[in-house]
Amino acid sequence: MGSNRAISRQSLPDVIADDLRERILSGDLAEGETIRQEALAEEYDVSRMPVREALKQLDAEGLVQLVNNRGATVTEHSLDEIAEIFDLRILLEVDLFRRAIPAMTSAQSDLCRDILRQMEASYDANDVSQWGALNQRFHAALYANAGRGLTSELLHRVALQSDRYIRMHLSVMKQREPARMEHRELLQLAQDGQVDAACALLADHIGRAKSQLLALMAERRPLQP
Amino acid sequence: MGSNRAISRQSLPDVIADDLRERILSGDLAEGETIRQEALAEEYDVSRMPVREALKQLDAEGLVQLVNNRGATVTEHSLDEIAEIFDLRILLEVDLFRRAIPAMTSAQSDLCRDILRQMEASYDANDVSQWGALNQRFHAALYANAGRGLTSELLHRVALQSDRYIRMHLSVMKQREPARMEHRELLQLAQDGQVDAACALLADHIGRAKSQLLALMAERRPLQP
DNA sequence: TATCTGGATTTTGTATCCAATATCCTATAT
DNA sequence: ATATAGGATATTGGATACAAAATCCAGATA
Repeated sequence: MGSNRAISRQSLPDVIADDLRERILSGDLAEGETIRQEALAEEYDVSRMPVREALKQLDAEGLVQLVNNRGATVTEHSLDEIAEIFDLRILLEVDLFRRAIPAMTSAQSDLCRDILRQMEASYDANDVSQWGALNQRFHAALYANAGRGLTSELLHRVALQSDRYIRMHLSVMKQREPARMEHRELLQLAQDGQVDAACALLADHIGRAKSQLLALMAERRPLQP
Repeated sequence: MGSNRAISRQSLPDVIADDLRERILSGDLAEGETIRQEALAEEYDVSRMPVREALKQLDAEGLVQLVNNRGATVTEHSLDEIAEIFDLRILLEVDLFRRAIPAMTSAQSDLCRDILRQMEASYDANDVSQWGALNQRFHAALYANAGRGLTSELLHRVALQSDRYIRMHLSVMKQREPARMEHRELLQLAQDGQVDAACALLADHIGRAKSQLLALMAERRPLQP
């Protein structure tokens, strides 16, 4: 794993969980797919034990479903549940945003702008996995000043799920120009302290992504699973 | 555990996690206390393995904190974080309530009323552990028709944390008459389809519990940990 | 032919063992 | 006397081995 100057490197289950998470979010492991502990253990060249702990972790995050003596499957959501995920994002993000705006510093908004630049670059390059991470960082930066650790953590989990479905369809969602404009506008409104307008735009912004995505998925799977 | 007619009984880690959860919520395991795997394994007369998985589970639920080679400690929250927990409850519960009210049936409200009766009984008997479970059931029943599984699950976790602190001080919170009235009133407003009034009352209701609790805790630990 | 039954195989769950890391205590040097 | 270094002890992390459960498949029976 190269130079490990870090005093305490992360544990094996964490490394495995991180990798599996990425594989699920990227679609490498498809919805509903069953996961065999033994196979993963062999693949990572470890025993089944750390794999089990990693799966338990992902189960708690809602990315896999762990059934008693039957192993793990990649979680799959109905269209209704996907809609719910986005509604949850609106609920949590608007609350965070509303609290963060009054405390916003110029250093903060500079950071946001910088991340935004990278996001657009990765977007243009169709680098989907990069985009996911940057998107998370953008939001984290936007809400950092809210001083709401628990809410942020909750949002992080919810956003993980939504990212998964966004990334599945990101290459098809070609109407990205309006989204780009909205990002900039969000930042500007926040910087100007226009709380209500900023929050309304944020809700619209997420709501739009939701309906776009749902429309795409509805035509892909016409019958609800 | 008595007759186990259920086709598949829950796994050992689940049983242990359930018991540990109850011990944490009841205060039997205090905030900040370190948990020794070996000791627990001996106590439950199992190997350390299922204990580890149980701890991982509770870590995901936010009840214990798992540090790399240093084991587990019971999570402790600052007063700010406890306030945040209640704010999250307001956010999530009001959203659920608003969606549930229009779909409410009379069978539903009968069930709520019944649970409420039991809650008051356990309250009068100072049976705190009973009260916790019943409180959860009351809320679950109240929001059942919202048809929002993911939101409910999220709320469940948040409510677990708030219950923990409520139960710690339930015996001291003697002003229970207004709370009792509010519960009844909530149900009535919901039954009458008065969405806005019901939601406003719910927010007030939770907000009141929050400030009562925070006042109690503030005098117990004057300096923020 | 369809369905049920009973073992063979696969897969998961738990225990035991060994290794790695952290904590604590003692001895030593300044 | 205090601070630091080194080792003894305790505790967690991971691998192997064994037990229990579920799945699969063949054969028997209706």
